[in-house]
Amino acid sequence: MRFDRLHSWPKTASAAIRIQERLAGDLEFSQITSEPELIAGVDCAFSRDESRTIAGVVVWRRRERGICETRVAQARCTFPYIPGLLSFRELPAVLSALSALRNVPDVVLCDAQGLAHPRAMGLACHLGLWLNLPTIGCAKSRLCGEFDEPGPRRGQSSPLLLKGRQVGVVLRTRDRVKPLFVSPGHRCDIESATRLTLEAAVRYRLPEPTRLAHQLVTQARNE
DNA sequence: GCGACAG
DNA sequence: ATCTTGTCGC
Repeated sequence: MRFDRLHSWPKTASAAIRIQERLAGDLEFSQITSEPELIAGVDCAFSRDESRTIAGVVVWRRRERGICETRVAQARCTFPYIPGLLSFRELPAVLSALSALRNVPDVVLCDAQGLAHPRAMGLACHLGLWLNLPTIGCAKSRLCGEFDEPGPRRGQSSPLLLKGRQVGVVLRTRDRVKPLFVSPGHRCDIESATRLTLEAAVRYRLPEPTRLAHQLVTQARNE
């Protein structure tokens, strides 16, 4: 799969923030009506010496609930981890892995935030704009926003609010298990993000695509 | 200034 | 993210 370069890579945190502020205006939020056939999941790990980012992509067939294609790629770390600027650290490797894909997914799930970000530009939003594909942020913990603990059962959720505006949901994907922080990336809305995440989280806390991508990069790291 | 802080 | 073993609960 191919896509054009969205912007040059920043060297400093302030330059990265300026890019986020400019990109935020290009986001589109709409309902995903058609049932996606292929759902991709991306995740990253780091080489033991922390010099390289290892990214993995798993394209998952929604109906068969099986793996369609997997890709792994690495890239040298050129940006440090700074809360709020995660995409500048991980996207180089993620984009490399995605560019090797033969099957173009209908939507991409990310192990990170989407709209639930201080400047409305979590990794899922950034990736969605770069690929011009629908993306969803499925983070394991909170970056920002306020919320009440959702009910204990799978499927129960509570709104995630930022400055009084709902930016996502805190969603329980398994009974009595720590909830996920779900928010739309690009070309998606809160309701669609919630529905697809729950649909892809068939047996574990994490949706299958990102869970499998995590296994993929963990294995790649140990060899 | 202090605390919070995706992966 | 990563460093790490056993252990409690469904």
